[in-house]
Amino acid sequence: MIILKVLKDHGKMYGYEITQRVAELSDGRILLTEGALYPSLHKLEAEGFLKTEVVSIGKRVRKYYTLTAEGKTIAKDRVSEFMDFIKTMSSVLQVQMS
Amino acid sequence: MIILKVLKDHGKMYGYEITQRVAELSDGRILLTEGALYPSLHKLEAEGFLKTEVVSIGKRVRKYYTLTAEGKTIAKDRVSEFMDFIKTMSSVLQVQMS
DNA sequence: GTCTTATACCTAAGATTGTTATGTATTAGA
DNA sequence: TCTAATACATAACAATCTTAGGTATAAGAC
Repeated sequence: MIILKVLKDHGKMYGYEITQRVAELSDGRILLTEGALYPSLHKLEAEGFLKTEVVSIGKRVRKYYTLTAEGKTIAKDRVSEFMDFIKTMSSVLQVQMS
Repeated sequence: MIILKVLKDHGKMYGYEITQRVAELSDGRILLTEGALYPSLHKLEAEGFLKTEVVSIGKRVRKYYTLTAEGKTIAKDRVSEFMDFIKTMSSVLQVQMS
C-alpha cells in the first residue's frame, strides 16, 4: 500500500528511491527493507498495477516503476481501505471504562 | 494488541467473549477468528502477560483470562506503539502533490 | 422430540508476508 | 585504496493469519 501511495504522489520512481522516500516521509520510522521491497514490486508488476522502464545511468541500471491505470485505482482503494482500518481501530482503542 | 486492550478495559474475560466484544466494538469489522485467537491467548499466557482461571458453567468449561501486572504494562506499551504507528502512517499518507 | 444455531474450547495445514542474510556490481568520498 | 552509499535481486527462516477440521454443551425453532 505504501509503495502504491508514494508512486501515486511522486510518479516515476525506482526501488531504492522508494525506500529513501518512505524513510524520509516517516522520519526514519518506516524502513522498507529490500527483502520486502523488491518482491512486492515484482508482485505488483505481475498483477498489472505497475509498469517498468529500465534506464542506464552510466554503467549502473535503474528500474523505474510507474502506476498503470489499474494501479492508480488500486492505490486509491488500498489507501482508503487503510484509512477505514485506522478508523475502526480507533473506535476499538478509544473505549475504556473506569 | 487488541486482546490485551480489551482485557485491560473489561477485566476478566474468556476467549469467545473477547471475539464478541471485538466484533461489537468494531461494528462487525474486526472478526477475531478462533484460529488467530486461541494461539494468541496461549502465547500471551506463556509470555506471562495473562493468567487463567477455569470455571465450570454447568457441564461446560470456560477459561477466563486476566492481565498480569506485566500484562498491564505490555498492554499500554502495545497500544501506544500502535498509536505511534498510526501517526507515522498518517504523515506518510497525507503527502500528495497535485 | 429433533434439528439448527450459538456457545466454547482447541489444533493443524497452508498461505502470506516480513526479516535477515547473502550475492553482485557501480560510484562517491575519506 | 578502502569504506559507504547506491542499486538490483534471491532465499532461508520466522511470524502470523485464514481455512478447515474436531469435540461438546445449551438454547431455540419447528
